[in-house]
Amino acid sequence: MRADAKRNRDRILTAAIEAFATEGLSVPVHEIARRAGVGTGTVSRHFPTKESLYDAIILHRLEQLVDRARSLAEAEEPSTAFFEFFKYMADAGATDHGLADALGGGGYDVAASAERTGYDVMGGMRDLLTAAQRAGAVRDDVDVVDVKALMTGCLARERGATDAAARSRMIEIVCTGLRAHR
Amino acid sequence: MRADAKRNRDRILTAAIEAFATEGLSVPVHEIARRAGVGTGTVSRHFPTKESLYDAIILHRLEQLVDRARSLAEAEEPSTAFFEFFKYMADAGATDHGLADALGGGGYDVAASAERTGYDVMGGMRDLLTAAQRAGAVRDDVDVVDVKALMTGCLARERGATDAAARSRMIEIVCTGLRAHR
Amino acid sequence: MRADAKRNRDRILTAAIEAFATEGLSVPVHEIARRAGVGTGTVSRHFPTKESLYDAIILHRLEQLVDRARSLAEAEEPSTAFFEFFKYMADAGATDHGLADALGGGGYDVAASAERTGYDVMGGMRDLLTAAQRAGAVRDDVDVVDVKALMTGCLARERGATDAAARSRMIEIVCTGLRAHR
Amino acid sequence: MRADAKRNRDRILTAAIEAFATEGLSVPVHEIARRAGVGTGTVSRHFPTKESLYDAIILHRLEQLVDRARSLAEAEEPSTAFFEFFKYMADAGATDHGLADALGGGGYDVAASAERTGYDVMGGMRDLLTAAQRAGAVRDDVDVVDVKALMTGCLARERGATDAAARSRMIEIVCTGLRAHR
DNA sequence: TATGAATGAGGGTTCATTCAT
DNA sequence: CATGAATGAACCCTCATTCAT
Repeated sequence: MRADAKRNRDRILTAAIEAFATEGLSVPVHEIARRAGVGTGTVSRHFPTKESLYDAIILHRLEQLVDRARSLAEAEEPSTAFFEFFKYMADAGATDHGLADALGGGGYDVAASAERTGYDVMGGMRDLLTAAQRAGAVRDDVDVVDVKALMTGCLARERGATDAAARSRMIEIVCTGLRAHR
Repeated sequence: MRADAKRNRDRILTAAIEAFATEGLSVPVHEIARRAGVGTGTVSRHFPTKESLYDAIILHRLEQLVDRARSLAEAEEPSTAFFEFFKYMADAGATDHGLADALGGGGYDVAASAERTGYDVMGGMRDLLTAAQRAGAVRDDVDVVDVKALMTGCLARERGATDAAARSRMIEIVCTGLRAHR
Repeated sequence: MRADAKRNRDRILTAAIEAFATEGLSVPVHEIARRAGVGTGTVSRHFPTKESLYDAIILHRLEQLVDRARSLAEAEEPSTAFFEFFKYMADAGATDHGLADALGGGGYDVAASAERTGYDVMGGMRDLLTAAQRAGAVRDDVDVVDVKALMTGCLARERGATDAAARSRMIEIVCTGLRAHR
Repeated sequence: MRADAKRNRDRILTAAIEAFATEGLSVPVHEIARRAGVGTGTVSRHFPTKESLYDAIILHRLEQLVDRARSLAEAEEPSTAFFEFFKYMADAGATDHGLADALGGGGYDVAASAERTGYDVMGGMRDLLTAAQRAGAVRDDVDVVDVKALMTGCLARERGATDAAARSRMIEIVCTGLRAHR
C-alpha cells in the first residue's frame, strides 16, 4: 500500500472512531470524510460500505480483546481469567464508544462480524465463562448472552463521560452478582 | 378537544406504542399512521414532531412507573420497595421495546423528557434507592445512574426476544451485586 | 386518487415519456421530476423505483398493443392479422421512443415486464406469427425473436426523427422478406 | 512512442475490445484497466476520455469494414458486393458487442466518429448500395440509413448470445426484402 | 379537522477523470 | 511514463414535515 493511501486510511479510521464514538453508528459517511479531510469517494475506496468501515474500526479492538482472552486463559486460573477479562473488556469499551456500541449491540451485530473478521470475542468470552463455571467460580445458570448484557450495562454507565471510579463500582457490582453463592 | 380528535389521538398512541415496541425508534411516522388508520398529517397535527409523539408514548409508561414507585415507597419497606421497583421496571421494559430504548438511552434522553413531561422516573428511583441505602439494604456508594445503567443491561438481555427466565436471572444477578455486604 | 395527485401523476408520465424518448433510459429521475415540475420525492411516491416508472410508461402502450393483437386475431385472416400488427407496432414505436426502447431492448426487458404487468406483447405477436405460418403466409423457420429484432430495425430507422415514408418502406422491406416464397 | 508505451496501448485496446464486447459500453474504465493489467491512469494517458477509447476500438473494426467494402467493390459485381458486405458487417457485429452498439446506435454516433477517425463505413456502404441499385439488384427507393437500420435489426437478434443460424436467417430475410422486384 | 400528496434534504454508493507518488 | 489513490458530482431512494384539498 502506498504511503499516501496508508496515511489517508489512517486518517479515515481515526476520524471514524471519533465520529462513531461521538455521534453513534448513524453518523453519515460524508461527515467522517469531512473530519478526515478527504472526499467521500476516498472513504468508499478504502471501505466499500459503511459497515465495512465499522468492521475495520472495531477489528483493532476485537483483535486485542481476543488476544487478551487467550492469554488470560493460558496464564491465569479460570476464575481470575474470567473476571479479569470482564474488567479488561469494560475498560476497553469505556474509552472507545465505537467498541461499546458494538459490544452493546447498538445497531451492530458482533456475532456476524465475528464470522466476517474472524475475531470471535464472544466465543473467547464463552470459553472463559465455561471454565470459570466448571471451577465453581461463577453461577452455573449464566450464559454468555447474560454476560454480554451485563457488559452493556457497565458500558452504558459512562456513555459520554469517563468515570473510572464508577466503572470499577459497576464491575464490582456485576461481578459480585455473577459469583456463585456457596 | 372534539370527540373524533380524541379518538384519533388515542388510536395514534396505541399504534405508536406497538410500532415503537415492535420496530424500535426508527419506525417511520408513515407506518404509525398506517397502523392507526389515519393520515400522516393527522399524526403531525397531534404530535408536531416524531419526538413529541415518542414523549407522549413513554409518558404513559413513565406515569405508570412513577405511580408504582410512589405506591411501593408508601406500602413497603425501603429494601423491598427498591428491589421490587427495579424488577417492575425491568419487566415493563422487557415487553416494551420503546420504553427499553428510552430507559436504555437508545437515542432518547429520559432526563430531558422528565423536564418536558413532568414524570421524573429517575427521581422516583433515586428516592427509593436512597431510602434503601439508609436502611442498609443497598451499597452506599451506588448512585441512580449506576442503577439506570444496570437496568440497561437487564433490558439489553432480551432485546428482540422475550425470555422471562433470563430476565429473572439477570435481575437476580444485578440485585445480588447491589446488596450491601454484611 | 385525488385530483392533484392524478394531475401530478399525469405530468410525471408525460415528462417521463418525453425524457426517456429524448435522453434514453439513462435519464436521471431528477431530470424527469424537473421537467414535470415536481420534487423528486413525488416521482418516487408515484413510482417507487425508476423501473416501475418505466413500466408504467410502456404499460399504456403495451395494453394498446395487446388489445390490437387480440382484435386483429379475431377479425382478420391470419396473414393480414400478422402483417397489420407488425405495421401497427412499428407505427406505435415510431411515435413513442420510450416504447421503441422497450421493444428494441434498450436496457429494458419486455419479457420480464410482461410478467409484472400482465401485458404480454410478445406472446400476442407469437400467436399471430404462428397462425400466419400455419396459413402459409410467413416463412416457417422464423420465430418471434426474429420478428422482434426486425421490429427493432424498423424502429431504429427513425430514431430521433419522424419519417412516415421511410417507415412504410422499412415495413415493406421486412415484410417482403418474411413472406414465404411460393 | 516508446516500446513499453506501445505495448500498454495495445494491451488496453485488446482488453477494451473484449470488455466492451462482453459488457457493452457501460463497462467501467477501471475494469478495462484491470483486464489490461495497467493502472487507470495509464488508460487515461493513452485515451483521455472513455469515448476516445471507444473511438479507437471501433477504429480497428471500422478500418476492416472500410477495407472490405473497398475490396468487394473492386473484385465483385455490384450486387454480390453489396450483399456480401451486408453479410460481412452483420457477422462482424455479431461477434463484437461493441461494434454492434456502434453500428446499432447504442449511445454512439458512427457518423460523428467517421469524421473524427476518417473511416467512413457508412460512406463505403453507400457506394456499394448505389452501385447495386444502378445494377438493378436493390430497390431504388432504399437509402443507406435504411440499410443501417436493417443491420441494427440483424445485430439485435443475437444480442448477448451467438446463433449463427439465426443470423443467416435474418440476413436472408432482410436481403430478400431489399432486392428489387422485377 | 382530516387527509395524504408534495417536498427536498440527506442517505450510501459508483465511477470518469485528475494528479501526487 | 506508469501507477492507483483521490476526487466529488451524480445516481436512486427514504422519510419527517408541510400544506393544498
